[in-house]
Amino acid sequence: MLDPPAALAPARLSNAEIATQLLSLAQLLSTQGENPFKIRAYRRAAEAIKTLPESVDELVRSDADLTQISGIGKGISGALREIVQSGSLRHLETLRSTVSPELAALSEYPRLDPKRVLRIYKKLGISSVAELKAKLEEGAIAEQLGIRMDQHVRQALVESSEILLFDADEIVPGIQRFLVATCGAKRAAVAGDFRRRVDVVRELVFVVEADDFPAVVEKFTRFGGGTEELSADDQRAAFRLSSGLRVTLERGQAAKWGLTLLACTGALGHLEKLEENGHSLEKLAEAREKYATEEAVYRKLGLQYIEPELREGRDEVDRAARHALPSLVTVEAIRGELHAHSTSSDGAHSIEAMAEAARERGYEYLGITDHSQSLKIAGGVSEEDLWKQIRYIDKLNTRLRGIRVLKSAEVDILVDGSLDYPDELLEELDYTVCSIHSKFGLDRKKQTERILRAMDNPHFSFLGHATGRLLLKRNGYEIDLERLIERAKANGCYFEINSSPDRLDLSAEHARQVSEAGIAIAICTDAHSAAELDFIRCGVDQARRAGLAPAAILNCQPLMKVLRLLKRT
DNA sequence: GCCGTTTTCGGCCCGACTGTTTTCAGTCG
Repeated sequence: MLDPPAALAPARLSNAEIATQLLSLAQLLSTQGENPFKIRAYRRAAEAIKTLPESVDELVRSDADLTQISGIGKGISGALREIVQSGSLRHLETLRSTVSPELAALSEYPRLDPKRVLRIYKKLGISSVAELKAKLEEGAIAEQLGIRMDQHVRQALVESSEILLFDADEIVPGIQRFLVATCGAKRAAVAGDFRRRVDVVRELVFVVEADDFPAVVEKFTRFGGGTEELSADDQRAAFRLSSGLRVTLERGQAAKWGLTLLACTGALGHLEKLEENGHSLEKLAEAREKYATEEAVYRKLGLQYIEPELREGRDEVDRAARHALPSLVTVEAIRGELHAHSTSSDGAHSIEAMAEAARERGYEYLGITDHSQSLKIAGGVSEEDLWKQIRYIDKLNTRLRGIRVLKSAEVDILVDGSLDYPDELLEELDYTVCSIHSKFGLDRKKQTERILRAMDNPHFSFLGHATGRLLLKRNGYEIDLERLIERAKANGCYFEINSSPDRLDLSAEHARQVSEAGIAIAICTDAHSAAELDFIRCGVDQARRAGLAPAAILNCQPLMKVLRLLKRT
């Protein structure tokens, strides 16, 4: 069937273009004092559209039911139809014509928060986005309005190509399916940072096997209703998705599949280490032998197979040559959870429900670590209530089967380094997780001394999220990890890898340092609901990148051993 | 506006603390 003449058919819109209209509407509605939940609904819908493999434009034209997409109901579905059919949204155009010229101009940059921008305009005596950009470059925004404001403007003006590994996990299967089902690839394997399980992914790399690679590349430009092609030749092609993320397709052939996969998985440092050791991948590529799997490549090189998580160019090649690589921790090796919240503070489920969820996951024990009294916002537990909780858990344990609930708390490390409960109460707990939740602004020395002092309390068991970082959102506070490691070792304290997808704190690098000092690490989810116990896989990914074996992990040990290790007094 | 239901309306974190952007917005979980 022929397409109708161009003049009669509105231009096809990419999901990115459609999502931008929803975001602009949300932004302008926010200046009109609209219901914040309505605004959030538009934003959520825009996000959903951005990561959708199918073209919204095509879905509308084929009269598909858009409300099947999570976050899209009758209202927004109607808006999407209007955008596709007419090219614009009346509600948005009306708003643009009624608001001030400054705000109307801002709606072209829907990720900018108008309230904040107007404050900047006022402070710096400017009135346009062009001037805003100029001030940003000069550093005037950071200087006069603070780094947070600078960060906001920067992130809103510049499309970010970085996403959390956790979010990448959501979109990778859709891309893979699209490559095979729609683009006609025989096989598509994800490589790069994602495969090495790096916490923040900057680019997705797929190795693609296809009879007609250029055809795959051509069809991939239709992903998400339109994906920008940045470059393409007969071996590789680069794209930018609606979400801003870069995707690279690398051509792979069955006979050399393992070799291509290895080269595309990297990291560069790992490949360089292989070269330094006289293992030229290029030579292998030219050779006649088949290298259909990575195992075959490493075998040929006389190396033990190296897990992707270890391929960072540290000592993994040397160790592989000596066949001395660690057997990395797995989710199956985890025997219990040591950091989880309940409805006693800010968790979604009761202690008993959490215990049941832990038991379902095959755990032997679950530590309930609700927030301590100072952390009001998170419903911190009063002393009196913690005493009650201790007695409650003792009773609960007499009737629970197959799981032991441990009595604990996530105890705030106060600004002076003291702990947020009196010693006689801490004494009654099986162990403690001690964390910083306030005064992030202290300098490195003060922050370190604050934690050192906390570690000197004999009831301090392990340090929760050591730097307080939130990936892509907030840098952590500064700490002197070496001094902390030294004191932890002297005092019998431990560290956690917080598995929350945007924390992953300790980082892999920090976890490596801690472990190399001979200190065991707890991999904890910090679950605030039963479902969040599954974040454990994210923490395990980090631990694997740090080269940790089960023996180095506290909660890979049986109950009695964990209790013995954690209790210092 | 979406969602889910002990279905068609009520909930969707929120609330104390902080501090220099200065008296309200940003911050913490």
